[in-house]
Amino acid sequence: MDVKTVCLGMLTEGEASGYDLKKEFESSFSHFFAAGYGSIYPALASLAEQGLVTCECIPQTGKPDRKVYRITVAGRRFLAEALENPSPCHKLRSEFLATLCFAHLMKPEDIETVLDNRLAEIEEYKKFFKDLEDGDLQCMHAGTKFVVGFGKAMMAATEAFIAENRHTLIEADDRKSATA
Amino acid sequence: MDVKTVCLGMLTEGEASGYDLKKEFESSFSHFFAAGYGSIYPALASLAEQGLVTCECIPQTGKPDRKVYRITVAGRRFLAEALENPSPCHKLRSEFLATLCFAHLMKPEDIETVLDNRLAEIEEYKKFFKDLEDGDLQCMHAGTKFVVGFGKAMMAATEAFIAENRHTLIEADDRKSATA
DNA sequence: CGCAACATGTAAGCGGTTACATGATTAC
DNA sequence: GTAATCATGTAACCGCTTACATGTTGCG
Repeated sequence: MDVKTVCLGMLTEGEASGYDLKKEFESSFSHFFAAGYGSIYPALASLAEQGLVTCECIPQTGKPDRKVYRITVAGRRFLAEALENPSPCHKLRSEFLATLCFAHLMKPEDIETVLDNRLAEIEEYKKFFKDLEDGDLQCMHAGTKFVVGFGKAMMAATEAFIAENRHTLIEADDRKSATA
Repeated sequence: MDVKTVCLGMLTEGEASGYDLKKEFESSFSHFFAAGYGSIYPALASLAEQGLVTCECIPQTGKPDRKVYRITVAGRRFLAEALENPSPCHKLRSEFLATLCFAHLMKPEDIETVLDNRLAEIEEYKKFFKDLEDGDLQCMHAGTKFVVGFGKAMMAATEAFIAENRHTLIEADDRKSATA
């Protein structure tokens, strides 16, 4: 499941341009699947070449032609097969956690900053999820609702964990040497 | 914070070979930072070239020389600076969630399989965290404990969320057409 | 007046994954 | 006997990120 396949999936909701898909990546997908123009545009070109989508060029004045993509029957078939993967991966890459592994080498105020910045990011996500749900809850698919709910649950769990455990990083005996 | 920096951090715990570090990546780091030999060996070579670690070759019979790396003073300085990043990133890449976004295009039994496989992976992580804690809780740094606790909290939250919400994916009205 | 939104794309580069190459020892 | 553990490394590849290139319209 790469950027190409996700684009294909998004196109099952209706026609869209690369620009439109980027916005989709920035909204409901932002917390678990990032993609920039540099991935999206080549992905769409490649999908078109494989016949999985069609492309209609709509001339515009002043702007580059708007290219509207639509999924084809072959595209739906391809997507269905991709969705049959029984164990799609779920991978975290966290420099945040890696940093905290070495908290005993950090200044206490730096630890606090790292923690507070993470909490601030979570706060933004929470707002953002709220907006999503306020917006078009009823027109969201069950899958999208599930995924947004999942994001909310993770953010809540993270917040709670940090609140309950941040003191262990600051008060730790192992800051200079084992005092045990 | 790339593989190189994490290796450097691991070496603050004492000397180690690339092989040793790989085991470390597979244990306490496995749930948030993956690295294979193809990343680790070049990383160590590069660190040595920069003078951030020293390398001692220990000849062995039958096996390639064991190369033992130790962090240098310059290495500690470099690491300290890297740890000053106030907003280390925390990025999820989930084909699991991407797949479920398109649950309405999947067969119910395939949805169940995807969910059950994820739960099985979580079960493994939980066992694995338990082993970690049983093993050497008292010799673990506060940071490592925090990070393992974080992993446990995420796994628990994920399990609970799936248990409470899986039915919404199967029973959804939007499977064929909106029945609303 | 300036910034944000609209709109597409390329090219270089980077970091990481995967596969390959080698081979002894030890435990089941 | 055969699988796992020990032990290191290279090379090709792949996907994604970042920076660059271009230009209008409309809002505050």
